[in-house]
Amino acid sequence: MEIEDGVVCNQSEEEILGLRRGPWTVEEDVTLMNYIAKHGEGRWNSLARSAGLRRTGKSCRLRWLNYLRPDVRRGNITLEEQLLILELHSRWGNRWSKIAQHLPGRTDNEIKNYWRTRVQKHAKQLKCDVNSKQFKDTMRHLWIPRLVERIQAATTTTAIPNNMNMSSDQVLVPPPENSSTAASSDSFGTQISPISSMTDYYNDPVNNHCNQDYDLVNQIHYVPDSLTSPYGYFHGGLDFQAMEQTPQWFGSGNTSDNLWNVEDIWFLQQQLNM
DNA sequence: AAGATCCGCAACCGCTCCGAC
DNA sequence: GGTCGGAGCGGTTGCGGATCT
Repeated sequence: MEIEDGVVCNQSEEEILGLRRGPWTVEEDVTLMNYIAKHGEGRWNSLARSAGLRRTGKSCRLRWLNYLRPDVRRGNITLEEQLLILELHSRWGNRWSKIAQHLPGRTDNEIKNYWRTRVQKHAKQLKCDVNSKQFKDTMRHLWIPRLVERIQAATTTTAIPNNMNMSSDQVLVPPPENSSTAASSDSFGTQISPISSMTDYYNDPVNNHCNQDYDLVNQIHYVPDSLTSPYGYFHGGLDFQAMEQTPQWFGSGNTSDNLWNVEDIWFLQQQLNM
């Protein structure tokens, strides 16, 4: 409720202007996608008006960037992505858009949500602040190495069929025009996995790189999507059901939750109490 | 079976930055 | 230099589905 010049107003400015809020309808999505396909993106306020959408430019921009854009990835955050997020967050803090730039197809909103719902949950379990040195040390010395272990185990034991097809009910809004961006599955067996070098680095018992500032950001530029994550399979067309049966991608449940077990939490609490 | 609670995520909000005028 | 509008960012909210009691 807003008060203007002593007069109580129950309507927001947007409502007065006849602007809609809340969840987007299919019709609005289609309108926005068609308009952008014809005229391109940008100038969001005028775009919203020209397209006949009763939405703010901000709302259109957000809907496009976080949901409708053809290259938006949907689905669980992979182990590799979790690793990157942890590493990049330890470096840059809550610079979500900057972090998102290093995770192709992921939006800042998605990463932010992941951090808040998963990572902060673990901090809460450990009864420490997510920004505390204790929690950061915990991530660096236990969580990240554990992730690396799991990635390493996954890459050495699994082959994923490359004739996967995406079933329609697993994508909320099928990207209409990006089939041309599909990664070739031919590259799967022919490229060297940077993940293995990454895991070697972390697991190197001689040099103990866990304690050093490992330049993951620079390395990640050389990561072929089709090899290190399901990303390539998304773009090549995939079968989520098949992937769900492949534990290293989606795990047997929540991938991040699985990183912790009772012993870990007990151990950490002992450390934190020291 | 039904209500309560939890959780994930889409969407919104407020603020800052930046370029055009 | 000041103002304005567009764009982008990080924080927050609220809805809906899942899970628990």
